[in-house]
Amino acid sequence: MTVDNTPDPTERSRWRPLRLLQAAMDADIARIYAEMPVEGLKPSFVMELIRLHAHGPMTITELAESVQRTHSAISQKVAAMRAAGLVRTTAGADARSKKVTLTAKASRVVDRLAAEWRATEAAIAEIEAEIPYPLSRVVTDIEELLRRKSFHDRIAEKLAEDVAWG
Amino acid sequence: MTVDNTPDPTERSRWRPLRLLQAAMDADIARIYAEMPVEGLKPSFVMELIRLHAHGPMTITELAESVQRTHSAISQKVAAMRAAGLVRTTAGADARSKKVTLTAKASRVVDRLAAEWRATEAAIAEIEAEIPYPLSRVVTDIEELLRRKSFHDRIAEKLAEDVAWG
DNA sequence: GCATGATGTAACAGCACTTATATAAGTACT
DNA sequence: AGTACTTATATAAGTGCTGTTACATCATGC
Repeated sequence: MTVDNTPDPTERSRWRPLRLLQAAMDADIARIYAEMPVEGLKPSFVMELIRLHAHGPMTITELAESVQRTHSAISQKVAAMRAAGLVRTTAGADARSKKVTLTAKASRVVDRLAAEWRATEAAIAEIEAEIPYPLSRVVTDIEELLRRKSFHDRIAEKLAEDVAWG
Repeated sequence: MTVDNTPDPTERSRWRPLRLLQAAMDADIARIYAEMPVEGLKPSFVMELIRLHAHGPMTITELAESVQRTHSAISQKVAAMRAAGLVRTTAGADARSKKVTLTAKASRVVDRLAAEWRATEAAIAEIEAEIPYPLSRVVTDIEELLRRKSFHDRIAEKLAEDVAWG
């Protein structure tokens, strides 16, 4: 028997606990950023703000490439961040492009945001050190297995066994 | 030094690989269901359909409790599933409530959906068996740590250290 | 003066909800 | 039977997020 045949396979799942853990941890991360008393700061802005701080002003296109999004998506996000008073766009050397720059308001908090990001990483590192086998190693272990045979193919294989024998 | 102080902490992350792995695996799961040639079947319907099959007809409220959603959300999902020809609603003993029942179309595929669900679980079980320390144990290990001190508090603590010493 | 590059923007799409209101049916009390 | 309440469901509208596609605008370099 390779598979369980209880009537409702959706009740117990090996997959959901990880989803729930991830969601709970994401919520805690979001809370950390939400606790910053900066009007208009959304958690989804944090990565871009830190990047702009670290790399200096970037154009829309550069920022889009940096975070792997289309220029359109970033143009819209920049517009939202501008509306929140977090960035300013100024003409670059080339008047076609615009440099996106942090405002004073954003500059005042971006160090703190970066510190929060590092603290989050440090908290994860701490957790990893306290368990017998770190999560990151499990992730790379699984990635290695899936490189050899994709998850999709593994499911399809199990399904074939189940249908054939069940 | 408890934290890294490189200028851009967002470039390397211990957290993102897990997110990406999870997203990739979710996409593969979705693909499995998407490959079923049933018009109108959405991956988000699968759990409800399997549950209805296993438990027999349920009212909107029962189904909502079963999947931990509001009755309104389920009412809308049931309407969508009905539009897709997957369920039928019939008056129950009490004319206020409606029993949600699988149609013949859904009945023809629900065994396969349950088999796919089990195959997914089996594929995860297989992966877990092939790595030195199973993911599910890492998850319970982390849950245990977080019960003792929440992730939020851990981040806040790291942050305090960083601000104090950095 | 025309192709190319950078950006802006409108419109739409999809998901997965919530909130508030509506409707109908049952139940309890008098 | 009438009134008031509760229960069950439906539905409209809105929220929040994250995007995509298609088109428009304007600058530049040749």
